[in-house]
Amino acid sequence: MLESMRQFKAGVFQALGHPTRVAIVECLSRCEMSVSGLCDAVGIEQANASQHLAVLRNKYLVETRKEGNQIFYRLRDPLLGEVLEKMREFFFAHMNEAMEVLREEKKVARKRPQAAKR
Amino acid sequence: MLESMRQFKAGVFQALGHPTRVAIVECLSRCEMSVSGLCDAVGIEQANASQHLAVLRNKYLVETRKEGNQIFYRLRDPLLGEVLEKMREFFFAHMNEAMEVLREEKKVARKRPQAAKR
DNA sequence: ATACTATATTCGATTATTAGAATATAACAA
DNA sequence: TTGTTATATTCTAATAATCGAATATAGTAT
Repeated sequence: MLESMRQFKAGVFQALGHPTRVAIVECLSRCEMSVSGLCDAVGIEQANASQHLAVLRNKYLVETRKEGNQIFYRLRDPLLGEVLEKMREFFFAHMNEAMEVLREEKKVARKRPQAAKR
Repeated sequence: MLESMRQFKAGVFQALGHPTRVAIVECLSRCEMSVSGLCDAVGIEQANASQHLAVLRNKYLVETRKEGNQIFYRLRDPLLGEVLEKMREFFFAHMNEAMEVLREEKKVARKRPQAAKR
């Protein structure tokens, strides 16, 4: 049971563990949006959006509503927005290290130029 | 800047996105612990613990203190415990889907028997 | 019926993460 | 010194996640 709970939590965190999905969840925490709306807002391709949305759907983090031939997404539970909000607090509390982390990651990325496209 | 923040958040979520690391963070949210203490508590090998701790260290989620030849880990900021706490609320609010997610994942795992060792 | 638009899925190549084994380092004890 | 304990790092093989391209599906319009 404890182990199941950890698996569940880890699954949710992992679903949130990608910048594109963070962006999507942040958009949706403001209001519901169609897939094409999300593509525009986040600046990604349709197929890619669909894949990321599938990840969020599989963890039941988002719900959908069909209207005509569009599909509107929304957060399943505002609690998820609150988790993001906590993370924002955390970010500001640790601004300096946060920047350090990002600088480190860029430095590593430079050392592997074949991975630079990401 | 917005993008940096998302990368930072995603990085933190990703660091939390593994059941072993969730277990470690939960232990540490109660009290500081040595590596061997964590190994016992979580039930993992030393080398594996060290790797997971390195992930948490790289995101500045934990701090260390040396005492003799032991190293004690603690959470960098109780805010992190609060993030986990929000996730616990989320878990209980969605118990049913949570169970569904886990059942689904087990089902998928059964279909790929070569991955059964995990 | 065909055509068009919105979204989802599948496939292939690449990259990242993982566990475990072996090795390295550092503190301490005899 | 040698040995022992605690922790970290490196390496390898396996697994998983990612992107982009191509394809599929479903709704709507003509």
